[in-house]
Amino acid sequence: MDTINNKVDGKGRVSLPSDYRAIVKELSSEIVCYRSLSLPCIEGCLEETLDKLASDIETSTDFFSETQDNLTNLIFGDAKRFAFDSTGRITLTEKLLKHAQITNEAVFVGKGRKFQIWNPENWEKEEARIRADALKNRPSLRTKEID
Amino acid sequence: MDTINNKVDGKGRVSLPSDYRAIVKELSSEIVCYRSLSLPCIEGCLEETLDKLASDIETSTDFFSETQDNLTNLIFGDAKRFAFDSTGRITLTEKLLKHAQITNEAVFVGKGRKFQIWNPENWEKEEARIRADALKNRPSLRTKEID
DNA sequence: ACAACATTTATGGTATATCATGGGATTTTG
DNA sequence: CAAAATCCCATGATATACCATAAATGTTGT
Repeated sequence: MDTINNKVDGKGRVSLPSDYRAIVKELSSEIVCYRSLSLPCIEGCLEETLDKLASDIETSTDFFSETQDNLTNLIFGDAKRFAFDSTGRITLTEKLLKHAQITNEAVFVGKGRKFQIWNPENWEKEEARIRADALKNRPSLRTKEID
Repeated sequence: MDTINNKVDGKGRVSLPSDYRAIVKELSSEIVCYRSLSLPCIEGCLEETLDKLASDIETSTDFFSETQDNLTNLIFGDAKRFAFDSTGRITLTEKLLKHAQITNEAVFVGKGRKFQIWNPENWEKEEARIRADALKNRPSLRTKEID
């Protein structure tokens, strides 16, 4: 949960927000990150979340499962484990930082079982887009009691 | 549940009304708050309410769905856990206070499974608006009240 | 009914622990 | 051996826990 802005130093080091860390630490000591398929951001989650995704798709009878299978392969090929050090930081790779256009600052955005890491300006725009979109679809949101 | 007016100090601390606290404490020791999507107020609920919503979304769309991505970003990106201290207070964030235009005082308004936190003046206007709206949409009520 | 007392609640202030972040030391790798 | 990646320590900032007072509410006894 939550959106948090942290600094990224010259080595690509960035603190995983403490709230995130607390949750991760209950289950593991590392996370998995990969380039988002559709957005200019980094996605992160626990390894077990990716594993679950893979098995879900394997057993799926969905007509489009072949497409999803390809997408899954893309993610697995890209994904890399990141352990956090004693002060709670991970060091992101050039490939990931470049994809998300991150230099000095990174915004962590909670997504429940996953999270995203954004360039601050890009996230600002994306958030505005999402909120506008959600307002347009407000009737369906209402039934789900978001607002 | 009635509406309760409490002070907000310089740190953003505010007492959760005792009635609210009693209900929350039966189930948890913390609440979740987020900016209302359409109104200038803060909304609060139990975490399980958001979790339920998230699982609803997960089962209704697939892992790669853009709609799901947007919704989960909107919900979990904005929401934050707030534990209350030994005296029953939570400390609201700048983002939330700014959205609701709250400075010194905050009004708690019960909404069943949720509640809202308002700037007192804004709530006064909103309540008037709601009452006027109710009358307009129920002419039959009006005639009965006149008689 | 009223007074005296007790308990819960709200609020202000201060101390403490935690977190984010910079710099440097140490290890690994090619 | 050089370059890079990883680990460890120091510090300032921030948030959290703790204590102390004040107000409101509730309770008891006469």
